[in-house]
Amino acid sequence: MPTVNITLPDGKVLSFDGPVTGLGVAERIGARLAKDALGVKVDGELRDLSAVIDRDAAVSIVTYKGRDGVVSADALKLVRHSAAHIMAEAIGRVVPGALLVYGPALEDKFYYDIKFPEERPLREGDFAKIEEEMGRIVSEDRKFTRYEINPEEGLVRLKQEGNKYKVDNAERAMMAAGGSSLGTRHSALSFYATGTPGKDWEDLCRGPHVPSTGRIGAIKVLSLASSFWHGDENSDRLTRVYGTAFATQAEMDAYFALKEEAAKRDHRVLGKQLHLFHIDESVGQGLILWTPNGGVVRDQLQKFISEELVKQGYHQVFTPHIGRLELYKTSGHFPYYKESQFAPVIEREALEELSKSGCSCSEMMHRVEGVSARLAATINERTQKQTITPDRVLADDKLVEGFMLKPMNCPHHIKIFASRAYSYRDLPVRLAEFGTVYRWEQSGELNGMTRVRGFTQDDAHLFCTEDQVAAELIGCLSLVKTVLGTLKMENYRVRVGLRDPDGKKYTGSASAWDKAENACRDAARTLGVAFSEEPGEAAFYGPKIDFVVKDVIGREWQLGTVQVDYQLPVRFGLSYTGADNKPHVPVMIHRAPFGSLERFTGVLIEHFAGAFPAWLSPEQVRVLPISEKSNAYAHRVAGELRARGVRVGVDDGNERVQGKIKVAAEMKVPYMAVVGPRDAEHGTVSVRVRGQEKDAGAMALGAFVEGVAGEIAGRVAGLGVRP
RNA sequence: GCCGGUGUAGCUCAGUGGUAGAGCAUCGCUUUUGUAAAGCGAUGGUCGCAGGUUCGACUCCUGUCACCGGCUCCA
Repeated sequence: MPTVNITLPDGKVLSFDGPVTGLGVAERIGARLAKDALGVKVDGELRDLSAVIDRDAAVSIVTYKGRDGVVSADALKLVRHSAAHIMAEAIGRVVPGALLVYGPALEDKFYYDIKFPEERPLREGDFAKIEEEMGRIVSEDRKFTRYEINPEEGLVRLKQEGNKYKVDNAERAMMAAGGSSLGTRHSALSFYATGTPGKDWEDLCRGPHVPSTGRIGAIKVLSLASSFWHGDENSDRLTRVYGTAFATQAEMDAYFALKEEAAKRDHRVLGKQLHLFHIDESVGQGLILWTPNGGVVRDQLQKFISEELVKQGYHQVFTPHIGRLELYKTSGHFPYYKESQFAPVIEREALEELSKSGCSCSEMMHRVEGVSARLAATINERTQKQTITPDRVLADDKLVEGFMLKPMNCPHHIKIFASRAYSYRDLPVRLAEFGTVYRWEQSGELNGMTRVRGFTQDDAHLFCTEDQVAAELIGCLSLVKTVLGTLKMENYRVRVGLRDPDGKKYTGSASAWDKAENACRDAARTLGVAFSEEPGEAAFYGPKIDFVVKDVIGREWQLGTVQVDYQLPVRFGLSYTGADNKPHVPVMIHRAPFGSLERFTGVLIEHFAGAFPAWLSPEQVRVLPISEKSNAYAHRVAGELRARGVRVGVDDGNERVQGKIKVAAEMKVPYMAVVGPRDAEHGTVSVRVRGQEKDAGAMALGAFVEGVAGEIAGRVAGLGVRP
């Protein structure tokens, strides 16, 4: 029998006289490890502890916590996938006739997609019963037992069970096995019994699993959702049951504590508490009303960004919220993106005429989407192909004119560029606008400020020569660096979207693409943060750079983007005069590095948990008189602060100072200035700094005013004013 | 859009077919206060909206609107 040499993570080699199981390896290392082991990793592949290793391999034993005390992601995967089986069995007992589909482990939970009988859907009211059943299965500590049967037999068996989903799973597994180098392992179908095959509950499953159900210390059903088979909305609708599991109850408690922590930072909750914004049914879903406090935050952000743009040579422009349909037919936004746009606004006269002539809805849409022969010819000539197909061309008297709520700012900015002649000496031209756009997001996708239907982008369009692209990209990224640095959101990464090597959909020459892609890479490097290259992620009109920030509790948020565009300048026939006195097509760069003010503010609220730095705070100082007797002095203090541009409030109500402090703390006001007769006499204020338990002490009013004003002017991230 | 949940006072939430409630906020009175809520009183609701069942509906049914969680990290 050939010797099997097992290399452990520390480099030590154990020799066995023949095939050995993962458990066997663990036992050789130590009894304690064998007891704690949940699974095994063989040459990097996660397997059952009972898996037989019959060749030399690098092996590590998977336990819940490694020596460093960190919970192993592999262990959680084993635990959660096993938990999915336990949940499925429990559900099967509670709701007979439910067909299992697919149940993987996720990052912090697991789910099982299940087809429930029409007459017996699963409800949240069933959770308690399911959890009771799961508890029973865990306490029975049944072994997860793997066995394999040949595909033909397996398929027959699955078909007998009448579960087309599992049959499909098996067929897919066989297909995958056919193309896999690991063919031997997949040439059979594997089943797992939660206990004894033939007697206990079984499921077609690739595995791996923990050794037995008792190894799952905590398991819970979380929620219900709907999903589609294979994620295809035209396919069967399934019910997705989410749950989570941990090896210990303490870990699960910690998980829910963290969830609660995140919930407290929820910008929708804080937005209400701190009166930052309001969404009103009668205005419309996904439409943000910025209330005065939120208005301050937005205004400060805009001012900050605007100042930086001036430094970078941008020009501020302003454009209306709507534009003629023809504009968007020229740009290609309509009707191409019509599903994600608000419906066009049709001119009244055209509408009346249509209704008089008895025009049907579909006919009307056709006439709204139609393009005049003149425009079609122009665009086809400019793009040198049949961009506008003949079926969209209509006689002028058939065309229905109208306007669109703008889904993008670029067409308006392009028209500003085109409104005068430029020479190469004038380039680059940088047009910036906090431009409000409207998009028809699906109602289920809407979410507070982070996913809305009307939003204001920190938008700009740069028109430059091909040679200037690289420098302009670097400029865009340096702005991001400055802004995120000032906000102390320095944990972010960028994604560089490149063209697919063999894609044909792209416009622009290959050499221009190479140049632009290299420029994107070079620009990303100048940031000094992690960046990834993602082939195939470019837009069809040019490469792009996306920004993703990580907030203080580790969640990632996709913000804005910088995109190089060869397409629109062509469609709009833009040109500048080159040194050769000939017309040249400029390259356009679209950039909205913070995405939208709505999303960015939402992310900021969560990042700071509502406790903004002083310069962003709606109320920067609140003056708290000890009693009515000190009200006059309190207002004098406030007056001096206000004169230096500080946003200050006075709580001169008939409450005790303890109460005033509590309320100001809840509103997360950065500084409180408590004033009583003593302060009035000495010209001081007693300072309280947000986040600190105690009174920081008294300081001269003048010094306090200057300290706060200076901190605000410097956009300092922390609260540094102290006596 | 789809599945499940939720919708009651400005906010947070009780209320399982028989006269709509609490705390906070607001307003008034008392207190004149030195560092995370002093006391008393008052105001405030078409119970999301529209139908239906019933002697009677916040409660049960149907529809509708909105919000929340989710809608593959591929056996």
